[in-house]
Amino acid sequence: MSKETIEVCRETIINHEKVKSARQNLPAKSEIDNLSDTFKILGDPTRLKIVIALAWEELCVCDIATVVNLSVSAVSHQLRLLRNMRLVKFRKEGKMVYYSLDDEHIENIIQLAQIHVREFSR
Amino acid sequence: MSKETIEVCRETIINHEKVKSARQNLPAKSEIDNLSDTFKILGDPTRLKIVIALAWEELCVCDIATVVNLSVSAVSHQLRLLRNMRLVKFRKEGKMVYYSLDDEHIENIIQLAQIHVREFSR
DNA sequence: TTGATATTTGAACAAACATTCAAATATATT
DNA sequence: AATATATTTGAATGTTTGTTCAAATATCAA
Repeated sequence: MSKETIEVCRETIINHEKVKSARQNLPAKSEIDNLSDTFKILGDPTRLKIVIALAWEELCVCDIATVVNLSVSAVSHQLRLLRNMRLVKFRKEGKMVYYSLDDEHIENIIQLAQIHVREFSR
Repeated sequence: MSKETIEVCRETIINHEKVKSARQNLPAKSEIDNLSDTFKILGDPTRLKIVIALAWEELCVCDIATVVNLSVSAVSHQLRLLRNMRLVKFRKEGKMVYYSLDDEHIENIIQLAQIHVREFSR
C-alpha cells in the first residue's frame, strides 16, 4: 500500500520543473483509479448501448437483451458490472427486474463525448 | 457489413413498444463504436494520467515516463494509441518529441467524470 | 564516421475481458 | 407440489490488452 509513494527514477528527466509540477497536479491514485474504472465501464459497446437505452426509460433484463441483441446471460453479466460501478440501479417486480440509470452525470458525459466524436469524419 | 440490420429475436420480449423505441433512439453502430473507443482510451490509469498531465503543458516522452512512473517504451506504446484516437498531438524538436492535448472536449469530459466519482465515498 | 541519446517498433507473455453454456435461484401459476 | 418463466451465477474459452525486452530509427555532437 505504501509503495505508492516510492519514486524510482528510471529514465532521463529532461525538465525537472515540468515533471515536478505535473506530478503534483496529478490526482491521487484512488481518484485516477475511480475515474479510469468509470471510463472503462463506458468503453465497451454493449455496456454503452445499455446505458444509453436506460437513459430513456427503465427496461427489464430480457428487453435490454433484445435491444442490444445479446443473450440474457451476457447482459446480466454486464449489468452486474454496471451495478458495481453504481451506474445503474434496479427494482424487482415479481419475477421481473427493471434496471434504470443511477446517475445524472453519466448522460452529460456521454453527450459531451458525442460532441467530441462527431467532430471527426472518421 | 449489411449484417448490422439483421435482427434475431433470441429472447422473450416483455414490452415491444419500449424495445422498439429504445432501438430507434440508440445511435448508429459507428457512433457507438467511436464513443466506446474514446471511453476505452480513457479507461486505463496510465493513459488517463498521461492525458491529465498533458492538460497542463506539453511534455517530452521521457518526462511523461517519469511522471507516470513507467518505461519510455510502455509510454510510447500508449502515446501511439492516444495519437491514433486523436487525443494527443506532437511536435519534434531535434531528438525530442513533445506531446500535448489535441482536444478541448477531453478535459471537460474528465472534469465531469471527476464530479461523478467524487460523489461516492468509495 | 562514430558514439550517445530520444523515441519507436515488434514479438512475447501474463492478466483482464466478453461471451457462451449449463446449472442454480427466485417468483408466479396451476 | 410441480411446472414455467425471469434472472443470476460459475466455469470455460477465445480475444484483447498492458508491459517488458530487444532491436531498429532518428537526431545530435565530437
